[in-house]
Amino acid sequence: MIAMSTRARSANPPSPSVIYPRDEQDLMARIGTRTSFARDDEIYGQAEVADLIYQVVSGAVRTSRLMSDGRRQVGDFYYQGELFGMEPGQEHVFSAEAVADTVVLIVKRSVAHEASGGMLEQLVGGAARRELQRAHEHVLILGRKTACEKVASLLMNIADRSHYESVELPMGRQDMADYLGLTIETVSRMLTQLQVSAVVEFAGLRSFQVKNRQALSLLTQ
Amino acid sequence: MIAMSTRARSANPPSPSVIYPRDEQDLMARIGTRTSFARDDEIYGQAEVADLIYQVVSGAVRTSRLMSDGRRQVGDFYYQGELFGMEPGQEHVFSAEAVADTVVLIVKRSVAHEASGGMLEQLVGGAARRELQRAHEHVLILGRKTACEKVASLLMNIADRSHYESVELPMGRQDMADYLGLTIETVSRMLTQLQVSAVVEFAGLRSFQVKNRQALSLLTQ
DNA sequence: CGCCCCATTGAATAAACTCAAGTCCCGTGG
DNA sequence: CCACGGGACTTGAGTTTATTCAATGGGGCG
Repeated sequence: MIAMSTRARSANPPSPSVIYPRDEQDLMARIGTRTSFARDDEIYGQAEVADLIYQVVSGAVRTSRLMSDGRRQVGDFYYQGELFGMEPGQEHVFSAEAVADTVVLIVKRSVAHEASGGMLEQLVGGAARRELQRAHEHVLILGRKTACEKVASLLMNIADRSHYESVELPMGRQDMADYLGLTIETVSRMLTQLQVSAVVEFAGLRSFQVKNRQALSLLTQ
Repeated sequence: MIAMSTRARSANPPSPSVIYPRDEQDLMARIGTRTSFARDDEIYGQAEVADLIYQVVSGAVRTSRLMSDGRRQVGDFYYQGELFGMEPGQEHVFSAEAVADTVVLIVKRSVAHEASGGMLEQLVGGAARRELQRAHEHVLILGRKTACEKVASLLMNIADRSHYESVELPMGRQDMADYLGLTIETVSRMLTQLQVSAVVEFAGLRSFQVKNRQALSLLTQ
């Protein structure tokens, strides 16, 4: 289950402390346990007790939910520096897996409560609020956007987090499809369409550049 | 904007304190301001500052979000006893309107903080967690369910809250459609289909009975 | 270099949407 | 109490969008 990490990668990108408050970084790094997961490893499972808090150090994570007949819905993607695993109930409704080789900091909620003097509670609270905001955005994407707008929204979202011209897509097409409520083929067609219309340009399957930001923004509605 | 309430209605159903902790009821009732809204009245608007907490006394409320071209997504419905209006950001992303004639208790967050001695924070925290849970459920409904399953899920959800055989549908077909990411015609067709297959039975447009709970449950996946 | 997996492309199908007409519920007024 | 009118809902036919199924293409790792 637990695999070797590609920790070397974390040397290149700018320090995540640029985006997230220093405290958050420090606290999790100080009291958290570093663990590595290989591509598609499960980090936690559906119906597991939700007592741990996680932070992505490198790589990316998806949460997902499986229906009895195999249909899958991806809840969200988590990137470098982001907290995940805080679910409202006692048990996880979603499972979490590593999208790519990933390193994660893990903190036991009950333990951390004392060790952090309540500071962790604040971090978790903030992350939970962001969580709700993103879920609401996701609802809009799923409920009222066309396939093209859905794909554009996801690309825009990822591009907005990137500090580089060239944007890395950590997830494969199936993950994108399951996040957007589409099939893999439709995602592929829309990506082609966006590239043909010179909105984005792909250099390989998992790396693209935004060529026309305004057009992309319009497509996200 | 502010209309007379149908307060008489509140004589019939069992006291909401059956479902919600007495404290919650008491606190909101003690420090809240009672306000009535007519059908389709706006309770708060998109981009308004989110400093107020609301509780439904009678009637029902929907939160919704409008896209620039008029497409609408309903975020959720709130029924008797439920809290709403707690959004993560400073400003509301959704607006809230009365689905039917509705009475609401309103509490100013900043004021309530002192008046309740922190108790309100707990209530809001709990409600926010439920909020996230429901948003996650909504994501699954929107992303991976068929039209029939979507409608079945909504009916089941509403039926589960009801204490009676006969279930009241507070919202119209358009609201259901905008919640489920469907058109009004598709909702109508699915309702007909569910009725023809003897899963539910409608007595008028806004009232139904579950005739085959197991079948309905299966359809919700 | 070659193989395998993932992604793309194409054609046919199915699901949900659009547009249009008809029906029913319900409140209003006679 | 019943007739009436209007808005909400239902139904139908044709269209669009996204899916399904199948075949082809290409990138990256051994």
